Amino acid sequence: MDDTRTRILQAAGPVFAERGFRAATVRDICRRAGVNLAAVNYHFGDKQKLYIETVRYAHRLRVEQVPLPKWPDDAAPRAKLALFVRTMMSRVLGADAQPWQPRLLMREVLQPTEACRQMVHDYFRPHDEILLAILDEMLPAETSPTRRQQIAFSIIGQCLFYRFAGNVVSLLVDADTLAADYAPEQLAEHIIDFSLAALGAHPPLSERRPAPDESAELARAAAIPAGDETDRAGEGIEGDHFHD
Amino acid sequence: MDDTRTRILQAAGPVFAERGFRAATVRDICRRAGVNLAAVNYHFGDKQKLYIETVRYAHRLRVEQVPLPKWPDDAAPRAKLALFVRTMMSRVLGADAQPWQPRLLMREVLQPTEACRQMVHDYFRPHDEILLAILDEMLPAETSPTRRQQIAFSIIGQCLFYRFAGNVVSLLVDADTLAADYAPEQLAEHIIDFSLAALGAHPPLSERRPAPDESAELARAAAIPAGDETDRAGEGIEGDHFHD
DNA sequence: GGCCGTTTCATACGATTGTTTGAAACGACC
DNA sequence: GGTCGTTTCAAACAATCGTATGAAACGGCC
Repeated sequence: MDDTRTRILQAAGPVFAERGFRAATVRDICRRAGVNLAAVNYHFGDKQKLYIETVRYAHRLRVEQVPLPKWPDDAAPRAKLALFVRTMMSRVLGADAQPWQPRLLMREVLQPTEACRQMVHDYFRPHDEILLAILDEMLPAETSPTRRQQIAFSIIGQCLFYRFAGNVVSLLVDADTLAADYAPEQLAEHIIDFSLAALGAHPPLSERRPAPDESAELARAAAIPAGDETDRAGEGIEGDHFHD
Repeated sequence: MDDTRTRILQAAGPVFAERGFRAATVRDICRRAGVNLAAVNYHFGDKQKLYIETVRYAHRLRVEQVPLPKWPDDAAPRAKLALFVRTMMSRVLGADAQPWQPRLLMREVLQPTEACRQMVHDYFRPHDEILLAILDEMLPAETSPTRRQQIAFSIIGQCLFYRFAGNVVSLLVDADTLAADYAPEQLAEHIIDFSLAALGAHPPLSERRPAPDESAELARAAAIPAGDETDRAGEGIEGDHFHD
């Protein structure tokens, strides 16, 4: 519905994501939303509360758009891990998202405000524990909790890299390669392969022969339900994701 | 003669790093530097030129303080990779640095400024190529350039994660563990271990017996000279910033 | 129509911002 | 001591910000 409140939220998202809290102005937000200047204070109290609500709004949209798929409990751990990484990459870089949504959330990760603590509690911690549970199935019982957690961070870090440093990536990789080989799904497959190799579930990268591509096989075996494993190789990253 | 000029630069670093360009105020910078308000405009022209100079200053200090160590050409690739990762972690999180330096540079990575893309080119590309050269020695000849580059990004991504998402890490990990197991050097050893396992130079993590810690042995063999095992494990969230 | 709670509007206020200004202080040289 | 270019200083400027205010418009309900 084009309620004034949601119109403001939708207009505030890109502004906060692009300029940050301080540099964003309520005048700009209200102008884009087509509402009066005083509407922000009327509906949200003040600018800070609007910001918090906007972060929540972005987060809610993001999780709704790319839910973590349910997998059978007896699925192979490597398949669960693959699904986890694909979902994460889709959330972080996915082409189906308005680019301001992950941008705003990343801004929160980099400089947490009160809105972030709740996100950590409601969102990051449960997902972290899902990942840790998957790793539990793949690691020896002697593996210390710290080590498990750092392995989880190694996997998550690979994913977030392309969001955080995406601008640098697009400067280091030539445009053609970027368009051909850096679609979110392709990056996900690489991260899955790299991580499973570290875990011993894939052969190490130093022993690969060019022929068999296990990750592709795995992708077919446990693809995300909706047809998103389509051939979008040519689409790449252009436009929103790696540019300001 | 440049006394006030460098005093301003040193004061501007933390302010820009903490609050970002827009939210930082020249009044705050001048107050911390103990100079008159008009000094910024006199010595730098305007706020934006001061920011650019501050980024350059931070980058110069950072590279001087933690140079990439020279290794013998015939060193084992795994040892070179370990040195590379340790240097990177030291630059990114190192205790010997003023924390504002990497923070400011990370801010640039996230949102490159017009005049600072050159820094990205002069700084990141050479280091990326050093890493690629190391990987060349460890990977089969058939490995495609794209694959090599993405492997490099997987390694770099693990390092940068703790800088970008450090605040969330400190919310996910309890304080005691953070202090005990998350020093930059320890994180570096984990990343080295994880990456070498993926590359096949270490046994996979799923086959570890608790006893022998190869990475520690490797650390002793080629450690970074200065022993900086100081106490800054993880800076928490210092209050809710609603600056930028 | 008359009433009332809710929402929108134009406008104004106080605070803070980057930048400017003109005078004062300084230092070297004659 | 006097002069000149350089640097510092307190004060002010114009612009912009978040927020507050009181009136106008709206929409049910009697």
